[in-house]
Amino acid sequence: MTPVGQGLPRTSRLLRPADFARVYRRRASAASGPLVLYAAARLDGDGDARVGLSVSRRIGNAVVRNRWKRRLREAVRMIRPRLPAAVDYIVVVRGGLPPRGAEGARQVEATIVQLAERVTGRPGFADKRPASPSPRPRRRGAGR
RNA sequence: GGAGCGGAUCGGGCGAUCGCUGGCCGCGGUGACGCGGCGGGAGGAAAGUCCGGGCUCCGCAGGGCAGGGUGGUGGGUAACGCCCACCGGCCGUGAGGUCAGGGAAAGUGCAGCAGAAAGCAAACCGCCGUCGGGUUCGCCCGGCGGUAAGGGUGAAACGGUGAGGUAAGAGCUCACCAGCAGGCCGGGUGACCGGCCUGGCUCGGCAAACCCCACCCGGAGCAAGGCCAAGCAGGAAGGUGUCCGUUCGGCAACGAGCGGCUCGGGGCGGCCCGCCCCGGUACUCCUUUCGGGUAGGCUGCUGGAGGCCGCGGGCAACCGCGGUCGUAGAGAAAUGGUCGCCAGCCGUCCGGCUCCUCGCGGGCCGGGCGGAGACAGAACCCGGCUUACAGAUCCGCUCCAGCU
RNA sequence: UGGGGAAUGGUGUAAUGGUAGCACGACUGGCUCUGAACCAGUUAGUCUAGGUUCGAAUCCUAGUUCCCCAG
Repeated sequence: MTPVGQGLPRTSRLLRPADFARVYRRRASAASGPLVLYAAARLDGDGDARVGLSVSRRIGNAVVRNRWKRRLREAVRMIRPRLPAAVDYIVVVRGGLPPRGAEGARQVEATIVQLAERVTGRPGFADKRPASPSPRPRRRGAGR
């Protein structure tokens, strides 16, 4: 039967562009198969793990993209207590169709947990600064 | 029984459990919010964004030109490029299907190659006449003229058959047929149909080529638009009458109001007309260009040309009246995950029945095993069109064969 | 979500409705002791499906793919 997990309220998810930009700028990622996982420590330093999803239009039509997001939300709902806390994650889909059935669901869950442990276990991950402080792109025009 | 045509409907069902979302009620909390309960939560195409409308803003939405669209007729509709009925052409034995289906005797233009000639007609071969020369007396060569019956080319060559006629021929003449133009009569709201008479004998194709004619169209789009919060330096550069009349205030300089003329800037989708706004000298208002900031929240946001049933009108599309139902509102974007049972589909195997053109053929029923479960996800809302789609059901009709 | 644009050999690009060219590339041969350069030849295309037309890359309709813009 279904293992009892917990809910996935919106407060435990990354929804705003600013949050996404912060995690991407940390440039800490790991990849396996169709998934890429980005991670960055939360600014307040405590609280649960939060997760954002990114499924681009290149993956497929709206039905395929929705299938991926539902599969990923369900996986995150099940495994969120097992993820390192006080960290924001982003799961990016690289391509392909989502694995189907209970077998596929367990596969996705295992992949996410494994990637999260790999990223957060690296030395120096706890630093708040971006790993390689690349200069922000200049917006100003060439001259006045 | 076989082959086929047209139309309509559905597009899995039930249950358990864990979640997401917004509505109502209750409790807690200053509040953001949290907890509990109840009842909701994707489609026939939600898709493509090809048309048409509603709605919102562009201060108002006027005329002409330009531009775009539509194109048999009559209806339906809020409107349409949609739908219905009818007319005409083409296809099919038929049920039916299909057509951007106005104008080529308003004008301009196009037709490669082939062919003598591609649109005012025209003579390459051929046929005929005549003149001159030659001759093996069959005829041959050359000049001039007549001729569209025959040849071959092409998508297309100025009507078809027969008779008369002629040197040879030809609508040159005649009869019938096809086609064109004009007139009259009858039917139909009309497209058009039927008939009669006359004419000249023929006057081609392409307008999804320019164009002409008739009708229609202002532009953008819910990221429209409105409100709040936060933030950015009350940013930089440029722009235009020192007009006239009059009233009031003032000693005056001058200031304010009204009217007129003209000028400048800007706006009304492009241009013109026309209209409107601002400007009378200004660091402050207006306006143009450049630059800077924001990426948060609320609203618009779901009840509408709405669905179903009945009655009436209409061939129909559709319309009217009455009753009844309550039916998604997310916001990086919910409507899902797992499991069980049933129904249906495909493949294969087994058993039974049945039809024969007897072939491990087709159909029906039952069972075992395995597999698949389509196309596709609301984003302001409707009416259409187009495209995609596993499978299932129903209705009407046609042709062929057999039996009664 | 809304709006706009494009598609021609492997690549970049031409073509008043009348045989689809050009350059680079690839392949083959020649020249050379070998290679490059050079010379000759070959390969291969109008995004797809219908329609208009005697004839369509071009005109019309529907679809596919890609690109750009917008609070």
